[in-house]
Amino acid sequence: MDSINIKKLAEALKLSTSTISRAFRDNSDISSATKERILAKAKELNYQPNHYASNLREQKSKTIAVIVPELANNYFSQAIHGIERIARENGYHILIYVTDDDYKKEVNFIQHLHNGRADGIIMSVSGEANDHNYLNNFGAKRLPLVFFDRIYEDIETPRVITNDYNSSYLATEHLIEQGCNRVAYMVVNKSLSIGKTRMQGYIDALTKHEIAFDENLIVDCSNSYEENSVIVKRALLELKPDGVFASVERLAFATYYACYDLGIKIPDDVKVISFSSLEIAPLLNPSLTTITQPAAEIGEEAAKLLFQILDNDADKNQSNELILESKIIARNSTSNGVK
Amino acid sequence: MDSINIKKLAEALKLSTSTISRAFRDNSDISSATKERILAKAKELNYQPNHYASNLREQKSKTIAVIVPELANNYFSQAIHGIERIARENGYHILIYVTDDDYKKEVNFIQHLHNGRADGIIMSVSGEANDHNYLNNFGAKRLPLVFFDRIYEDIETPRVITNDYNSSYLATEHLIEQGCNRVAYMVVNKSLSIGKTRMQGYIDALTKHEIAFDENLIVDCSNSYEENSVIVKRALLELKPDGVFASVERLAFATYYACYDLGIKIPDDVKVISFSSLEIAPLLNPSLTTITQPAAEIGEEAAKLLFQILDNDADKNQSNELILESKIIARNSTSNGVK
DNA sequence: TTGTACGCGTTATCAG
DNA sequence: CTGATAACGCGTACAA
Repeated sequence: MDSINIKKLAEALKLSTSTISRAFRDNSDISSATKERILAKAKELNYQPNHYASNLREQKSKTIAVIVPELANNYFSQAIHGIERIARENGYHILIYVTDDDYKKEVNFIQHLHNGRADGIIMSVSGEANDHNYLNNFGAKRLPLVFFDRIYEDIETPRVITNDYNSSYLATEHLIEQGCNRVAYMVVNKSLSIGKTRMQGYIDALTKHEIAFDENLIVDCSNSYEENSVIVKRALLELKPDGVFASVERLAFATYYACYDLGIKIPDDVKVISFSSLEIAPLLNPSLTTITQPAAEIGEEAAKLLFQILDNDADKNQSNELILESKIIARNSTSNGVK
Repeated sequence: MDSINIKKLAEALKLSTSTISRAFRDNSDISSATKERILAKAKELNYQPNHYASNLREQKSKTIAVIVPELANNYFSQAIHGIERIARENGYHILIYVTDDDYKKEVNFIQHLHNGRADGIIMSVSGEANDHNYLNNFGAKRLPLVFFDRIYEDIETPRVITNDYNSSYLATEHLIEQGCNRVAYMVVNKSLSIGKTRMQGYIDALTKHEIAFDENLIVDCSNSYEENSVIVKRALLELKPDGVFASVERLAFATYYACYDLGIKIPDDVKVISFSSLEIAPLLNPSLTTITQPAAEIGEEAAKLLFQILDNDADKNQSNELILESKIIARNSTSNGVK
């Protein structure tokens, strides 16, 4: 092998490996003369301390894992970007895992991360509501974990979420104020924390405004583009809603496509509001009224929370919760003014 | 420490560590009885072979690094998703690095990856056209590297790109056929491979159609949202183009926003075409004509190429090039029919 | 089929 | 300030 290691560098410099090592770490004392000599030679020979050896030695990887349900989604890519920024500042690397909303993958990822590969995990959980008690089976060995956005309520661990209930309430109220009284709620998994919380806000807003809650108006969608197309079209035709509240961005798009196809006019025939972090919502036809989550900030806060735990691993299992505010931005898709 | 390792597991089972080790690897012989016994106990005690120790031993990390200029961008998130899928199939993990188009970060990432952390790199290079010869300074130690989309032409390494020249040519021709003869070309860095290639297609199409190339119509944009807003508005007002060819998605959005603000009508006053992987291009106002790159596929192919090299590291430095086809999808932003 | 012993490349400890 | 040495957890010759 022609690869360079600490021993060869030591030989080349007629020094011991310990001295070399010291040159690369800040704590131990070393004369600045030798240190410079070492670093210079190291650069010349392209030496870097082997990461795996260091990690083995120090029992930490300086790596965190990020698990998300999907990637090609503005929300998650912005969140990851936020995480990445904070991680980089802290000298950490990040591993990415995509579950495609598959619970089995999630379990698999988590389990295989408990082998030293990562020091901590930031996760937005998959959309399948299975038994997630598996997270409790690691005992004391469980890695520090921070949830963001989509969480399991019964797992005690720090989390960063948005004020979903309140936003949903306001979003529904917004539709009502714009004259809707048959508001359909589009959801992917209404039993999952996020779908559930958001639905409650919807229901309570209806009640407050004395509109009877009609269970038929809860439209259960899937993660498949094709299936949603069918589901949404049928819902629009059969339920004849005058408002649509999409609990995730994708369902707003499905609604737009369906309306185009069916000749239903937004906002005249049906008004649409959606949770969405889409930066180009103003460019849609019509521009989309959104409940915008501070995606990047959520990622950053989740990362900060994780690093807090990593820094003083005393309070590993404390369940602090950070709630960030989403903002409703009214645009044409819910306007009832003159066009 | 209460953490479990191979030694403790061995003790618990009254076996030697080597036997345990064998149970987790396929090659060595071991009686299936003991193997099962070991795996069962391992599961019970939550034992997994320590990743760093294994890697140190085997000198490979089963990890690849993906370096991209940005994350909150449909193209890159789709590409990464493609890479992720292939990596997972091959049992590899992926590390993500975002350069924010900062050349210094890129160099830094690459250098620090050469310490065993990753077995290979997939990169779309940053937008700054600096000296990238640094990639040649690793000598034999250089990690297998695959470029995708944005490449350095003078670095010999496998790459996956799209037929940019041809697509640009056709895109420009499309605008001309729709009646444009003052087509502005919006570009972020015209000296970077991708901006350059795309510009050449633009120029050649003009020439072919006997339209004089006017250098003023090349609009040099930046990566900043605010700056672009100013630049694009000024360009629209001063140059009065009847067509805009955006070399990246972001500039098409900037053009849309600018047109809204200035009361310029798309496509009546100016037609717009753009390189873009935006899945909701049909939902824009007006729907955007795109040159759509097969982003996920590009990612997949890049990953496959890398794994080919990793599997038989003989031909590390061969420079095979894979060219995938982009597709022009005409929509309303370039239509000249009756609205 | 199973066990022993060594080394992968580092770093912390201790001695000088 | 520098050097020798042991240990991190694992996998593989080699021996039994």
